[in-house]
Amino acid sequence: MGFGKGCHLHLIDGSAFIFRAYHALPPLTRKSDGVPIGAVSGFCNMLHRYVEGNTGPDAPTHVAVIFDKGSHTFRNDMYDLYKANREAMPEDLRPQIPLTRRATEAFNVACKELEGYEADDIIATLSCQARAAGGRVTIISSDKDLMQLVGDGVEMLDAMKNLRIDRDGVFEKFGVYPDRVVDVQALAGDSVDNVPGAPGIGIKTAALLINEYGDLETLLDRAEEVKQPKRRQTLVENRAQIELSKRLVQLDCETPLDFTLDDLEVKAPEAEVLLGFLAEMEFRTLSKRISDSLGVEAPEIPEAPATAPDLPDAPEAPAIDPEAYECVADMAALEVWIARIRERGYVAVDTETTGLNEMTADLVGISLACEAGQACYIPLAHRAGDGEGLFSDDALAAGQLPLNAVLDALKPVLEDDAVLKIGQNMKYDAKIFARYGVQVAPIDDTMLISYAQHAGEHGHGMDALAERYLSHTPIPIKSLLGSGKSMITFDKVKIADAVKYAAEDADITLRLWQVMKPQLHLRKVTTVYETLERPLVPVLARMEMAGIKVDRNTLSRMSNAFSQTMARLEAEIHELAGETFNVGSPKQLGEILFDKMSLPGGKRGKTGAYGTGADVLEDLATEHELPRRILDWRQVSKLKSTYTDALQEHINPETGRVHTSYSIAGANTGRLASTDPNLQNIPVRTEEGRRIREAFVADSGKVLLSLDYSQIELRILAHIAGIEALKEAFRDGQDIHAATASEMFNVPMAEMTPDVRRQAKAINFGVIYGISGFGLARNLRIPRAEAQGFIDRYFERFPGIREYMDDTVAFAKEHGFVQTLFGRRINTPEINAKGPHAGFARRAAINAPIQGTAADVIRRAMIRMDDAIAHLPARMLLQVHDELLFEVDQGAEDAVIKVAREVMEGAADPAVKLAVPLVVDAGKGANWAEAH
DNA sequence: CCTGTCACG
DNA sequence: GACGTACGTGACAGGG
Repeated sequence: MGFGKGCHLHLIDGSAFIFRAYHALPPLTRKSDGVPIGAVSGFCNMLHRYVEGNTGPDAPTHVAVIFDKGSHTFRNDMYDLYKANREAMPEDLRPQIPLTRRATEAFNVACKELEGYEADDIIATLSCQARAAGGRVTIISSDKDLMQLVGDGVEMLDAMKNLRIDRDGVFEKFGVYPDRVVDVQALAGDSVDNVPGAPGIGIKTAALLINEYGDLETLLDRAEEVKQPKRRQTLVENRAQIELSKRLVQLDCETPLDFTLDDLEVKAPEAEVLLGFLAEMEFRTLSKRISDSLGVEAPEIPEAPATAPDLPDAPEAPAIDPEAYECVADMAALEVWIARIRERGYVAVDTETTGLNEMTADLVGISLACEAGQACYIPLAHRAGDGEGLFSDDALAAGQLPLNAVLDALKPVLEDDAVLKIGQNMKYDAKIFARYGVQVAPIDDTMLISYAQHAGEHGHGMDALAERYLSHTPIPIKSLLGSGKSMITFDKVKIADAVKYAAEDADITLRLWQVMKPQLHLRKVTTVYETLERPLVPVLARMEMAGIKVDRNTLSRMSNAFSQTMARLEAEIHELAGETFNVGSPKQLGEILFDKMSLPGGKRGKTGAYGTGADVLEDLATEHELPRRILDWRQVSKLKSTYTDALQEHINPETGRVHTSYSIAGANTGRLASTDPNLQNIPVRTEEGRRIREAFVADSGKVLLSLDYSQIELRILAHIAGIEALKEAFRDGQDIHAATASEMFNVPMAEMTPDVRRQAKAINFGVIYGISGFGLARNLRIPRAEAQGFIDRYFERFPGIREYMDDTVAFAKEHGFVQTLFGRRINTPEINAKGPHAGFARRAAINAPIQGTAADVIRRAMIRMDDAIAHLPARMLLQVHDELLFEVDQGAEDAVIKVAREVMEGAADPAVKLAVPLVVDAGKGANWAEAH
């Protein structure tokens, strides 16, 4: 039947259905394999209830479920911040999206989407077409953005409240009829979609204005006539922004569709298809209900043995047996594995390579597992050997599939949204695959699953996890590669040995996932894992692969200069000491200073050696010339060995750039750690050290941007501990250390001296670290009693601090962990210990929520940043705890700063409403020294 | 492999 | 009552 007069079209907002289903249900997983399935279940129930209810005169003749597709739409081209403050889709929802499409098809309902358009636009276009053809339309959604479509036979239905919305319903909501809804929305804006609107004008005022002037254009043209000065001003000043807002909320009725209304005719579901799908999802109740109403036999859904139990007990799994693993050596066997994976919907993956550096290591083999005890290894690049340890340079060992053929076959699975790829430290494998043209997604990571639950309790490496959660000791890599000088690379391992080791890794990863993933929700860290851990993997992978350009000549010139300085200082030191010795040896130095020269203050540490740290030498510098020379020598030596020399070794010969690696699960507080090389401790505090940063340069035609949070930890402390005076100072944009000093010492801000401010600054930091009189005294080099006096006064003036400290420690003692504002859990197993450990654990517990919350904030910013700057010629290169470094095309600096700053300053929203503003400072330059 | 030292936030 | 203490990291050199 063609669509025309007398026809009734139902348009269902698919995304709304999915999100409602997702949030309405607990995180259910499919019994047989643990795949997340809650949203699909809810979706099917809602769809079923909808179909059942379609009887009588209002029943539709045509129906479609409309989905969003892709996160980038034409609205982002108009306004790059459109929907920028949206929370990222929960990672356990993502793999369910394709399943909801299949569910719709299983119900024999048309399922439509269009790349680059929102569902709302498709709904608008279809509504217009249906209206033009003389038919009726019901839009099943409660989204107010769709209300502009109501009227002339188009109505909305809020399925949840079973409430029909017609022209009068729209008037109730917006104070205007549907044809003026966009005008009101343009003025009022929308915080959910990040439509700016006119500041200070809400729906009420907007409707008032529109009704008075007729429409938005007239209002804006005659804005000068508006009586209220505030409103007049905001209308005049924000005209462009209001007009942009209107374009953003205006739905597109001309969406290019590749189907017609006739294609949407209502069809009865085919029992076999629908029940088959429900059986596959293991929805027993719904399957029974539907087969009853269709009058057919319900299919038997076998009660699968739970391999992914919801209980913390280890699953019944076969013993780990490396002899049982399969070596995949022909394409037919590979195809069998691919079919298995597709059937399962998930697979544990592990790569073997020639080294630990993902940027230079070559792929040697891939292992897979999708059921405990069943794993395979696909050798790809093992070298032919003579059996005596000699290897051919180019000949491959027999019995291996061609690498390209294997990657071509695996790529569709590894990139399939509906197949979850599980790994241990997936960032490593994802980067390796990326270098071979495969973008692995979506992923789960057992290392991060462990980290979210057990940070502070134990390590998260595979060996430690296997030991603890599977009571199994994996084959040590050393047994294959050896160690030290005679160590070999994995491509020289015999294939038979490699199969056992590599397949075991995949098997163990899969088993760990089965045991640990369901425990995330028991420890209430599912959201932490889904929003702060898992989505960070692709972000960091991209940053690491981008790397940063480092100028070798600059470094090498500095190295030479440092060599000369060191030689000169060394000669002076030997002269002053009266003998030659190894200046770099603290042991020899201690003996010279305290035994031979009998300088005061020699204290032996627990190993019996004298301490010669910078603080000790600093105190001695008044006594003798030698300690100052040593300090100078050490500074130069450090800069040379750790930076100007070592950094050159890290320049990748192919890219000319330095590629660090971030460990996500390294620091207990949620901070990242940078290794190989560590780019989070490049000197900045001294003038000489800062010059190292001149070697970190922008590529030609580009500029480096540095954006850093100002005082983020103190701001978070002010919020968490609820310190009114601090909060106020931050809200007023005051110099926080000066403000603290003023409050503590009763000095007016105008009369503040640098020294008083410096002391207040030390106390502020001390508080964050779990202050002690001793520590503060040492830091400020003042008597301990005086330091304690400062602390007492601080607590007196800011009483919330003491309360926060006591509450935090009490919480830790009771629960064994502390938490950040975003729910990150940092375990404190030592908190109830006796002895010297106790103090450390206490201070760490006080510091962790503050440092950890700051770490969460910047993680959130980084995760959102990729999308936010996707349309700008910019990429994120480095993170240094409170700083993000970007490389951007010349000319785009200001645009990127604007967007990136907005993302960073708003990173806590909407999950946490901070009582203090987050402020981001920005700089730019040809190198890192200039940008910072 | 451990310890001391020092670079960063 | 004494003891030892600022929080979180990683890299390098020396020395067993």
